[in-house]
Amino acid sequence: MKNNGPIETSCVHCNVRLNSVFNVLDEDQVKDLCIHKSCAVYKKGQYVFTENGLPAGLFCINSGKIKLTTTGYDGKEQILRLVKSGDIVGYRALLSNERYHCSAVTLEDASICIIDKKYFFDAIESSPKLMFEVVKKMSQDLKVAEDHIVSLSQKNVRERMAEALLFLKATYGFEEDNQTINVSLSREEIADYVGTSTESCIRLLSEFNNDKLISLKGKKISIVNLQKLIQTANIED
Amino acid sequence: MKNNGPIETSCVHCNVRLNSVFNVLDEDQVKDLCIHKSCAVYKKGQYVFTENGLPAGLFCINSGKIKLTTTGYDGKEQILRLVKSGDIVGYRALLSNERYHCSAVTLEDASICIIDKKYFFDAIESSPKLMFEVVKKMSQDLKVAEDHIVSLSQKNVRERMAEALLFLKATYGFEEDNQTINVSLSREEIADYVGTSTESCIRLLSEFNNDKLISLKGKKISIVNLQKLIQTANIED
DNA sequence: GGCATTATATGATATAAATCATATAATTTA
DNA sequence: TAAATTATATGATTTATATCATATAATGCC
Repeated sequence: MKNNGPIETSCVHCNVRLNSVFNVLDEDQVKDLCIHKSCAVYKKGQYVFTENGLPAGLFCINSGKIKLTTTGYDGKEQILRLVKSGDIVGYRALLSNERYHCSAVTLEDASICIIDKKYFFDAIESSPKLMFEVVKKMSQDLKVAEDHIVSLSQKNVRERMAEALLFLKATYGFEEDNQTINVSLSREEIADYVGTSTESCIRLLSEFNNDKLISLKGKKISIVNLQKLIQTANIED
Repeated sequence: MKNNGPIETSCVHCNVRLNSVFNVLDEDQVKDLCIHKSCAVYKKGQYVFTENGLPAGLFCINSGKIKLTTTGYDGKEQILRLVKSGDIVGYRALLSNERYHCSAVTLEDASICIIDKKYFFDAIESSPKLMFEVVKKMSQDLKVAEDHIVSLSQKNVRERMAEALLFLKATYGFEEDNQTINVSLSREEIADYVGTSTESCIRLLSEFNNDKLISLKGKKISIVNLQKLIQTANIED
């Protein structure tokens, strides 16, 4: 797939309130914000920003799904966070005035706003409410990261795999059938999140499939036996 | 060791500016802050706060070292962060209005200030500078956590062990001899940080000792060959 | 100061999971 | 649409590391 960069579009229709952190703004503030943002449409697989880059603003996902990845040792990719529509991305480097320590890549076609850096700083300085919303977001991400550390330290691959599926479900929810996880990741990407090899990931998904915990249809994973999957995610010995 | 709780003392002498985030305050602000804080002396091994507890304020480490731990699966302890004097603790739960997701335990005798919750919120609302300092702190912790995730996902225990020693050195520095890491952790605690078994931790430290990367004297670890330790911390195949 | 407890050390064994290998299925793209 | 590439699948083998076991050293305690 060729990535020629996002297609910029005008931004009149996209409702920034979609993005949870901006819920706290009033009508006028939203109007003002809209003047200082622009929208872009990304194709699946495009980079929103890249590791070591300098932040130019805050990204708000209007639609689509994003993975935040970093290049580990030996060039191996690590998925650090998974982001859904309504979320903001790139706030960490922006707030701490650092370069990005990870890249953001679209997992599907996406519509993303970028809010001008200077304007964003003005907005959070003048609106403590907004600031607290962003802080809460970072706090949440820190908690999730530290939970992941415990999991990686103490659980085996099978448990982490079950946990990852539950995490995907919690993040992206189900499709209309109420059991298919609403995201398409390659086995390699799942492995890059779980911290295992692609082969082990494939093998475990096959096993879960055979054990009727899940069912597989291409990249689509359905949770067939949630109770047993939860059990598998915990220590079972 | 019996833990009877901290000994409260008056606070006139402790300089809150020690704590990096408060460097941005001016003379009057510091004076005001001092009215709203109190100091306490903790013995080694005491809890500053505990998992699931509700934050009553912000803790500032005047002296001493702290570990933030969480109880993982099967009751196994996970060390999430290591904190030194000058740092603040307990800000995450406080800012996001949540219960603590980890406990804070002193690694040695410590003097710790607690800043009243309400006052702290007033302070960060009225001083964007202070707010940004706290945000930078959280941002840093998030980065460290995500680096740890990559390490846990992609490195083997030997590499992580070498990395952990370098991390301890980076956090607490050397003693006067310029090679002994200035912190005393049990082998089990190191294992709980690295994400390995106590036996593997002991074995690897022994190996590093035999290979003249480090030298051991009780709980004190000296880095003898920094260059080789750095090599060991990275992928070497 | 001696006894009990806990921490450190090291060997032996078992096992989870990586790696290597090969096959088939599914996508790209020419 | 065929060829090429990439993703998924699964078997065989190796290896890192946990676990179990036992010994010694260090520390806390009455």
